Amino acid sequence: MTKETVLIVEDEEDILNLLQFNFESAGFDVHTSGDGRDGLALARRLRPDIVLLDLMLPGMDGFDVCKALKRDAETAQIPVVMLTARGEEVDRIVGLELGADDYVVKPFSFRELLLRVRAVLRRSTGQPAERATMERDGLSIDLEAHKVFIQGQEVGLTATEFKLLSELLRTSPRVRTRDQLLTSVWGYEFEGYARTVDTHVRRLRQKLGDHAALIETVRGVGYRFKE
Amino acid sequence: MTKETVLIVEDEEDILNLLQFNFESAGFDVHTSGDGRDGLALARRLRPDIVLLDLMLPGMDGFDVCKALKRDAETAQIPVVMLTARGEEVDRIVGLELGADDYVVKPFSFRELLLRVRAVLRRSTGQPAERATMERDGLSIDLEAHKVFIQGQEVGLTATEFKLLSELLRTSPRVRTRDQLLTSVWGYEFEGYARTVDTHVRRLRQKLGDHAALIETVRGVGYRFKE
DNA sequence: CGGGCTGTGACAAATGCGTGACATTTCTCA
DNA sequence: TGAGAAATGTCACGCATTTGTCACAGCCCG
Repeated sequence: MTKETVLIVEDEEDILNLLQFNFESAGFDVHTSGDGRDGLALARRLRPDIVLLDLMLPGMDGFDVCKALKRDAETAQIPVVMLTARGEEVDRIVGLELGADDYVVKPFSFRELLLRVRAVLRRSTGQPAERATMERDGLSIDLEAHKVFIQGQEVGLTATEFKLLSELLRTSPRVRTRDQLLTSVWGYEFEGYARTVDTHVRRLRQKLGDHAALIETVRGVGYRFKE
Repeated sequence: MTKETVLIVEDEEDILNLLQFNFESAGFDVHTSGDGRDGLALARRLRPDIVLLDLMLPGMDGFDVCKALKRDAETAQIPVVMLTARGEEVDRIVGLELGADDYVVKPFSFRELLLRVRAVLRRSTGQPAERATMERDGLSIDLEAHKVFIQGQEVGLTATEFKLLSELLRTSPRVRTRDQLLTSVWGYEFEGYARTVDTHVRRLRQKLGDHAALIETVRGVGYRFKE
């Protein structure tokens, strides 16, 4: 999965820096501009996945930048989130007239902005709408419902067991070392005993019953899900 | 297929022009009015396929226009989509008091409006009497009337409980994390305690009585509505 | 046969969830 | 408008489950 690109057009340096830092932390590829005209040019050249646009800008205000983006068929589908200063009349302007996809009123929490940006991106990229499930040898796992079935019979797994199984199944039939599993299932921060994995594999096998052998031990290396 | 007719009643010229332009681009036959009383008369004469109605209007406000349309058997079946300012009266607008078929909160993107209009048209041309309802295991929920029934017996839910239940039902049988529920039920701005969700789930379960088990707890993950 | 690995049982600590209680906000109706 | 009721969001507590660790047993392979 490749990073998503966000273009931030905002003239207040403090805010710009803050946004840049936070979006980078959140895993975005960030480009910035402090000027309307420049921002518009940048948007046309970069074709970012989303544009954050301040309303008050030198050069050309956010209002016009947005209209310009939406008028041009090449950039019309790039979602725009407006950063506005005032609450009231802005309600009217943003969105409809401008064609912006969402807006946030200053002062806003970064958390809220991020949630909105993600929602807009999810909408614009269109959902796969496909139910994420995996199946092998009578064992099926429904990632969205968080359920596991053996021969159609539901098996109750704990959260950790579920993640471990999904991970092994996802990467099947590659071998995963204990350390790799610790990182992908438990997270980077986890600093524990590597053999904790063994315990969970054991519990998983117990619950899998007849199908316990689906999780294979690779001596001296780690575990893998049977091909 | 002949063009569908839309009547837009809105007093702000900028917005009206924009809507007119966009709906025409989208292939509609557009009529407009900037006044409530006039709009009502136009609706009676034209019998459009759908009416977009601003809430605040000179002459006669959108509330009354809508009520008048719905009271008259001749026009009662014409679907109405309300354009509202940000507010909480929304619950009353749809279904119950006004009989509007949907609403959009300003500011909205044209894209969103168009989606809703199309959805409403699809509904109204298919089964005029059809309502947006969902049903499972003796629990049925009427989204338009904002009512929930268990074995035909109405259950009184609060606004939050209703939204929570709809959300879980809508996404059933996917698991929703507390955070996801917070954003979809409480909104982006909500920055509270994630376990507030628990409390509402509890209250919901209480009211669901025998059917409490329909809302399943997925330990370590969140909640889901039973499949 | 022996040294490293892995499986196993037991257990204490940590975690997650349901619950009751309560303060605050919002709604309702006189 | 104001009093009372309802709804909402937070919190602390207690219980059951889950989780991580360890010691030891058993096994595989050289």
